Amino acid sequence: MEEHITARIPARVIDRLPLYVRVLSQISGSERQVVTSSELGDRLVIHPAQIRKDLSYFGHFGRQGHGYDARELLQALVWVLGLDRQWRMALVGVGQLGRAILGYQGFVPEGFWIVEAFDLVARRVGRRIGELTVKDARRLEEALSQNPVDVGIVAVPAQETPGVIAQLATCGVEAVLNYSPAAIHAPPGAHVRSMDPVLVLQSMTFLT
Amino acid sequence: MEEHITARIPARVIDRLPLYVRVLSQISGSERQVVTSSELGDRLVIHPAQIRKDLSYFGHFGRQGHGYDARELLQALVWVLGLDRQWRMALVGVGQLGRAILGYQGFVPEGFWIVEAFDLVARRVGRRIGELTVKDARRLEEALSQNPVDVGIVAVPAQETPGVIAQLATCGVEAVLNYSPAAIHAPPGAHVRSMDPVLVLQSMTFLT
DNA sequence: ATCTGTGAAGCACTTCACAGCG
DNA sequence: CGCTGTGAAGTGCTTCACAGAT
Repeated sequence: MEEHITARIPARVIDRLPLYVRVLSQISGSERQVVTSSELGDRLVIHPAQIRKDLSYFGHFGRQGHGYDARELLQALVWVLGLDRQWRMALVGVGQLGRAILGYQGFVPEGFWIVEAFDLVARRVGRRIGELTVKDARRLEEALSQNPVDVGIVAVPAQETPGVIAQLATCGVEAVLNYSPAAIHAPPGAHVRSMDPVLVLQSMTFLT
Repeated sequence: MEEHITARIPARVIDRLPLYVRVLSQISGSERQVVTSSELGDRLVIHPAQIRKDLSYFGHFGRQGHGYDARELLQALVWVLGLDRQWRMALVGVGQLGRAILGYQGFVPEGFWIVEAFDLVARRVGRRIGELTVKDARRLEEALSQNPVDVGIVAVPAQETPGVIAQLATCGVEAVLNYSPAAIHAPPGAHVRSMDPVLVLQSMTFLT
């Protein structure tokens, strides 16, 4: 478990690590203790050499002629990705989409908690949704200085999105998950990743 | 507007075309008629040469020293991507996530219609949601032969996902949008694209 | 003068192939 | 003998740079 990650790590490598974490937790839940790059590759449809090279950026986790200890490798990757802690998130936009995000069951088991909810629409401010009370997005800065978060989730209309992301950046939120159909200029130092099902469908239609 | 798309087109190019469509429809809605690759590039944070090369795979849409006619280019790309028709979709899985997908307002304006809904859980079969009656996923093949679709949307638990995708493939559904947190072996000839917010969050945590 | 279209160069990611080690 | 770790080769995508058109 190297503290010094020396070389620049390709973005694609980082994107694959969570996949490795996912299959390793399945495997280490079972009795199987040792796993090879080929087995992982079969499960994920990734070339085994790719997996070995990806892992080599972070340390020497395997035993030659043997494979990887599933639990040990899992722990190492969890540590690398910072998944051994809770991540606090703020949702901006509690329209239909935002409420579905609030209700999504997949975040909490992975350590991602929505701890604040905001909206720009006056009618929605003050409403209780589950454990949260919706706050005025114009006071986002104030609220997040009291109760800081690591991640912003944006579910506002496209035209509002750049402003909301800028506001989040001002509050020191460096990671944003954007659900709105807006092209994004990520502010310097911030990471914005967008989830847009329509874009995905529109590119699949070409292939069909 | 070339009918013959000769060269193999990089997947990344296809993924960018919907972005071009989106900004072009914004632009051609306004009075601006001419647009340059630099203007498009500024809006999307894409290098202008990238845009020109992407477009060159499909034809000669620009005028040298001038730029592109926004409306003309939009039409061409809409035609290339097949967005000038309706796409019929079947949703499999009407749990909390599936119901949110059914309620999502973003599909219909872009020509994507959910025309069938299925579930594996007996308790949910027969329920009416909006215009649709949930059908038994075990009879998917039967229902889709009556009422064929172009796209499948999968929102079932991870363990069910491979089976559902295989079933859809049997019914001739070549494009699948998968919302479940499952690693997918796309059946030969089928295109599966996954939307998994947790994977995105987990890779952003490395950067933070 | 300006902006397109495109070979060629550059860069980044993937896969090969094999030395090294258990 | 089997599987890892990794330079080197291969592949594919992006950007440059400039001829060509208006």
